[in-house]
Amino acid sequence: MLFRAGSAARAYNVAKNQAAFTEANCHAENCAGSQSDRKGPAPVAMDILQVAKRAKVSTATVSRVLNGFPGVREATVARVRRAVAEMNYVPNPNARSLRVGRTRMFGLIISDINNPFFPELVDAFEALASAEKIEVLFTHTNYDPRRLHNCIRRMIERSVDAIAVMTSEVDEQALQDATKAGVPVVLMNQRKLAAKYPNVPVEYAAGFREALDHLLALGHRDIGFIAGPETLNSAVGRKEAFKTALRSHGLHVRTEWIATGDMRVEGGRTAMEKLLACNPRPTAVIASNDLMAVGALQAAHAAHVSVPKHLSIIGFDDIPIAAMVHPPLSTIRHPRREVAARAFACLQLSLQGVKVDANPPLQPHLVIRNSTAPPLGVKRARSGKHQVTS
Amino acid sequence: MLFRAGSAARAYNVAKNQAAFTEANCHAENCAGSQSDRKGPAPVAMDILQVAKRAKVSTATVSRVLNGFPGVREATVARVRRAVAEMNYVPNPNARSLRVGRTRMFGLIISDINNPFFPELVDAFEALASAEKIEVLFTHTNYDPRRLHNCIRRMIERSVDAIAVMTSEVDEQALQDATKAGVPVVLMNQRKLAAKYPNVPVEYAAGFREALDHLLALGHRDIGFIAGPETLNSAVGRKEAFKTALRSHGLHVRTEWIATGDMRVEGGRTAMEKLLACNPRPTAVIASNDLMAVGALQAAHAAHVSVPKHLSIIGFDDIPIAAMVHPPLSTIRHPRREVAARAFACLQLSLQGVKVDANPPLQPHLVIRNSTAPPLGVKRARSGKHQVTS
DNA sequence: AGAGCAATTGTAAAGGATTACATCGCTGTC
DNA sequence: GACAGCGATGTAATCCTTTACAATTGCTCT
Repeated sequence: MLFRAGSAARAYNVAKNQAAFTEANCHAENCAGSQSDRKGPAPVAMDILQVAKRAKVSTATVSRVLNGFPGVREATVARVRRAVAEMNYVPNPNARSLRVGRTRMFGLIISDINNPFFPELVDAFEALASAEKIEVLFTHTNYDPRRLHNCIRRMIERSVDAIAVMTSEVDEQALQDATKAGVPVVLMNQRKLAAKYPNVPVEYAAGFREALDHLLALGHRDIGFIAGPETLNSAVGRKEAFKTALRSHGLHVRTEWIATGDMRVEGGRTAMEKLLACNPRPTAVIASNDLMAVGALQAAHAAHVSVPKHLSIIGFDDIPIAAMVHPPLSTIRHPRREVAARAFACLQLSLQGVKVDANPPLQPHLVIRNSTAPPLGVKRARSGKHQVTS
Repeated sequence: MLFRAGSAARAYNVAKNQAAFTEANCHAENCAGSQSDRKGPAPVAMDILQVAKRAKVSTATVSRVLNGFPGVREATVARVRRAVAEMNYVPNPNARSLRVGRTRMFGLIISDINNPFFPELVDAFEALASAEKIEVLFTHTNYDPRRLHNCIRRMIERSVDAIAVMTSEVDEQALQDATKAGVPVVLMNQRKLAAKYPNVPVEYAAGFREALDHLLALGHRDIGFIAGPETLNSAVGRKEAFKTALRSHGLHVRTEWIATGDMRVEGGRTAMEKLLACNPRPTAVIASNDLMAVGALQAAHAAHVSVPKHLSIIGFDDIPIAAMVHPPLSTIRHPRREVAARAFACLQLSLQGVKVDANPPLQPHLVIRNSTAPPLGVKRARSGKHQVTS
């Protein structure tokens, strides 16, 4: 037998990959032997043709039955069904996709799976897909908008039917690849691109309004904020929403009570240290995400400021951790399950040639736990002018 | 034009799906029109044939270049490469998989993506796959071993090349489907099935040994344990490992100091309440996972038992939350990134016809944070006989 | 009974890549 | 100068479904 170019290349790959595996205690077997083992003794491939033969019909009829086309006689359907069951035949998805041009796979791109914000979103998306017998291919950009390019390209190469880009930052360039390939896309909360691409908006302001209602009802007037970096547009959006809510409640914005963190625990801690150093101090602080709220909690604790007795803290997102820290964190819940559902629905519509232009925004809601309480004593609103503007 | 059966069926599906979408503000367009829009004005499909023509070679040569087969003249390679780039051609993965029989997709099945234990594992697995240009299809069983069946079947239907079953509970029946279909599988820490299937074991005992070393060094002798339910074999394994470690350090097992929880925060809290009610109390408690350790922390706090001053607590897993609670939790880190890497490597080997029988077990290690300290005062070992057995 | 028509079923052509095998030029040797 | 041998490339079969179109069947109606 000739040693052919093809086999040579394959052999090379095998060797390379084996070398990569160093730790396990393993041994190579006769490669050809074990391969034929895996294929089994099956002399005939398990075709639609085999099924057809068994049911004594043509492949076309089998296909029709399997795809639920009307116009096949009852009795024939039954015969085919039985043959399929007996041989437990599953159609080859590649052949099918090749012919039909659809894969029944959706891409899901998130920023970072280690960010506790995302699992619920992924979970919700996957549940919906699963119900529709759609498979989910997923990756993350690790917050790098440039990596989005790669992610999208990979998905297009796999010819997914549609892509949900659920990252906080989006590089428009990357989206064009998808458009060029004719793959529908949906974004999460990207107002700037909403005109060009379907988008699922979240109205941060609604959440902050509820949070402020709650704090004001408790008697707070001096409210600080822990913002995220200006480079993240979700963070900017949240800060603006906070300010707007503040004003619409007739309080004015004190810039010294706005500290900035990195959206992580560490950043929340240092931001809170700054706020604690203010004189006068705010009596309540809202953080633009829960991780920073947790950091804030730690800083307060370190400074022997008791939460919620001396200071109220509200987070944003309602990640699982929020309920686990001490005290359990009151927080504005980001409706990410609903976001996932909307995104999924959008994609399905896009695939049907329906154009989705204006999604009504989803509303975050306050979840009250134990990190909020009335301010100490009878605290006069020292600074807030308290004029009711709106 | 005849109204054919096929189109009728499709129309039905479209209608059904549209009805499912209720909330978004959307309007249907001329369906046929928008579909042809999506396909674009492209009169010729973007084949390998087009590339071949452009490069003035045959499709075979293009394929050879693309797959890095040796024996193509330098100049030809360049010409093909250029043509590919100019037309930015990407091969159709379905056609390729159809022909080759491999999809370069791995399945990854976990218990629950909302469980903070898993994201890192998924992340690690995905990173490795991505580096090998393998795509990951993933789903979760939601702790229901019966759902594993469905998960595996779905993956087989998608003809993934291999499946990593990273759930704590495994239904052997389900695995047989994979075996029957010739799809390699790898399990996580399933000793019982290790003989039949490749398995990545984790040696819990090593972690507990380190934890006990640490506690003993601090002066603790009275050590309690929060176990998981007997129905979970990972929980049973951890309890056994704890007992073994205790004995090998010459301490004896006091059953009243072993409480059982549900592996969640709530269960940890109630378990700890029981331990706190003991007289005498243990001076240190190890929980079989971090979530229960967090619950334990809460219970201690509620009972005004200060951690680590009055009580030391050690968790297991090292989920992100462990570092965020107060005090930051000392915990035994489950090497899940390494597990993912091992699993991935195993699958690749299996695909190459290499049989992996005995994977050396991975070792968890103690991560010391702030939930452990010496016991209060000069605490005599009231109960532990302290005979050095081993 | 036979025409006409609808309901079923069959035949065979895509769909896009990989690859066994054939072919074509060369070079080097006898 | 013929031919073996080798390197580079081309031809065409193949992977498995779906589906347009053709063919057949079965029924109704006159």
